[in-house]
This record gives sequence, structure tokens and C-alpha cells, in this order.
Amino acid sequence: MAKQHELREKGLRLTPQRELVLQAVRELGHATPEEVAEKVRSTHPGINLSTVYRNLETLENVGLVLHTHLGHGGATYHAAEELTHLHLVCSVCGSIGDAPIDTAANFVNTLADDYGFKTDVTHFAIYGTCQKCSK
Amino acid sequence: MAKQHELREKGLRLTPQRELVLQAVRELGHATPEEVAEKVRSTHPGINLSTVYRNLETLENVGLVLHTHLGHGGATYHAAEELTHLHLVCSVCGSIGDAPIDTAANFVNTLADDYGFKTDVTHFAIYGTCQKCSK
DNA sequence: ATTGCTTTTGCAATTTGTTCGCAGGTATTA
DNA sequence: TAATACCTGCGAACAAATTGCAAAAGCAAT
Ligand SMILES: [Mn+2]
Ligand SMILES: [Mn+2]
Ligand SMILES: [Zn+2]
Ligand SMILES: [Zn+2]
Repeated sequence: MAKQHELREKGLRLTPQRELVLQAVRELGHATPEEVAEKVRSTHPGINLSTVYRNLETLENVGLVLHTHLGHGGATYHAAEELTHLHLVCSVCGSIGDAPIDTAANFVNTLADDYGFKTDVTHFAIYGTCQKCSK
Repeated sequence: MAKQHELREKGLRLTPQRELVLQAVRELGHATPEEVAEKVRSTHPGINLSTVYRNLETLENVGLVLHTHLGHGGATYHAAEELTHLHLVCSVCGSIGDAPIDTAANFVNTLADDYGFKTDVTHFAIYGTCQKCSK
């Protein structure tokens, strides 16, 4: 029995658009739907934005991508396996820094112990002012 | 010299619409612009939604209200003096729990010490699964 | 390869949330 | 009460995201 394509393994049809959307998310790190579309268009100019939205949703449903909120606007997408860090978003300059998820481990444990709340610290960014802008 | 109205103290004109928007934010706890408009309309039916948006922005500029992001959609507004808690948003049932800001004190200190990052933990919600939905 | 079923796509229209320009109205100060 | 900023209502404009639909394409069975 031959090894299946990862999309087929998830029960999805294998279309060029879908593969390209997944590949774009993986290459871009974090990207808005518009940025994903932009990237995909470099090899597949005809792709429609609604196809990108639908595929991002589908890929998220099967666990291959995830979204996070980095700012006041829309979501950004990550490859699921890469979402291993916190996002530190600076409200002054807009820079996006990273910190290991462990940084929040105690905080997450406290919320679990005191409130029974299971926190996903990557879904929303950590918002504040970066070192450069604090001076 | 008589005590000034708080809006006048901030250099703003005292209009019925503005007072009502501020009062609505204070009474509602957290509210979307649409919800604020709804509330204001109970005593001032004619208020326009764009007036609500403009006043929320103005009131935020002078520090009387603040906005936070509780979900995937638009912002919600708080009275500035009431934003003294974290929001624990459940991704399953949508409930919004509170926790004291102190809960995050160590986390905030770590980010400051290790990254020079000054965190505002109230701007984005804490996202996860509540106790009820974990079972 | 062909068929038939089902999913996916492109496209246009729609919805939703927010902002803008402008003309008339109102709060404030003198 | 008159001058002048500021503010409001209104409609239009805008942007992001969603939807309905018919045509196209993927897939499994023949
Ligand atoms: Mn914000
Ligand atoms: Mn989200
Ligand atoms: Zn910065
Ligand atoms: Zn819940």
C-alpha cells in the first residue's frame, strides 16, 4: 500500500489550488489570506480569493493550519507544526517578536489550577511595547 | 471655580450623544459599537452609528474608554477604570470569564526582564477552553 | 478510458463592519 | 447674541469576508 498524500490522508481532494495554499502558508510563516493569495498567484495566477479563504478554512478543519490574531484586523495563518512560539506585537512600531511558548508555562498552569481554564497562548498575540519603542 | 464635567476636563464638548455613549459603555461592561448604539437608542433613538464610532474613538483618545479583542470579530469597549481583569474566552461555548490582572504578573515580569517587552495583558483576551467545556 | 457521483472552483453578488465627505446644527467663549 | 470651532446625521464609500450557483475537476467504480 503506497503512502498517501497528506491531503488525501485527511480525506480531502487533491487540487492544485489546495496544495498551493498549504505550501504558501508553510513558506510565509504567518500570512493573511490576501498574502497567501498573492503568493499562490505567482505560480497559479487565476486563483480566486474565495478559494483561498475556503481552503484555509478546510485546512484548518483538518489540523494542517491554524490562525492567530496579531493585530486589530483579520487573522493570520500558520502551518500547524510551526506554531511553537508566542507573538510579541508592538503597538508602537508594529514589529512582531517571538518568544518560546514555555515563557507562558507558569501563567498557563496558574489558569488551569485556579480556574480550570485550558489556555491556548498562541491564538492571540501578546500585545505591548517592544524594547526599542520603550526608550 | 466649579468642578468641571469630566468630558469638559478632557477638552471635549459636552453633547448628549457623547455623554450617552460613555454612559452606555460604563453600564454595559464590554460592548461592541453596535451594542453601544443599541443602548443609546433606548433614550436617544436618532443617534447615528457613525456618531457612536466617532465618539468611541474620541473617548479612547482621551483615556476614558479602551478597547479589547475578545474574539475573531471587531473590538469591544470598556470604561477605562473598569479594565482591571483578564478576559478568559472559551473557544467552545463563547463564555467570557474574568481573572485578576495579577494572575499574569509573573508572566508580564518575565517578558519585561527577558525581552524588554512591556505587556498590556488586557488588550487581547486569553483564549482557551473553560472548565465546563473541558469535561 | 469512460462513467457517474461528489467536491471544488471561479465569479458575481451580498453581507458585515467601519470610515468618510459634507452640509447643517450646536456647544462654547467672548 | 454673534462668531467660530466642533460635532452630528446622512449617504456614500470602503474593506474584508461570505455566499449561491453553474461549470470544472477529482476520484472510485466499471
Ligand atoms: Mn486593538
Ligand atoms: Mn480566532
Ligand atoms: Zn516597537
Ligand atoms: Zn466553554
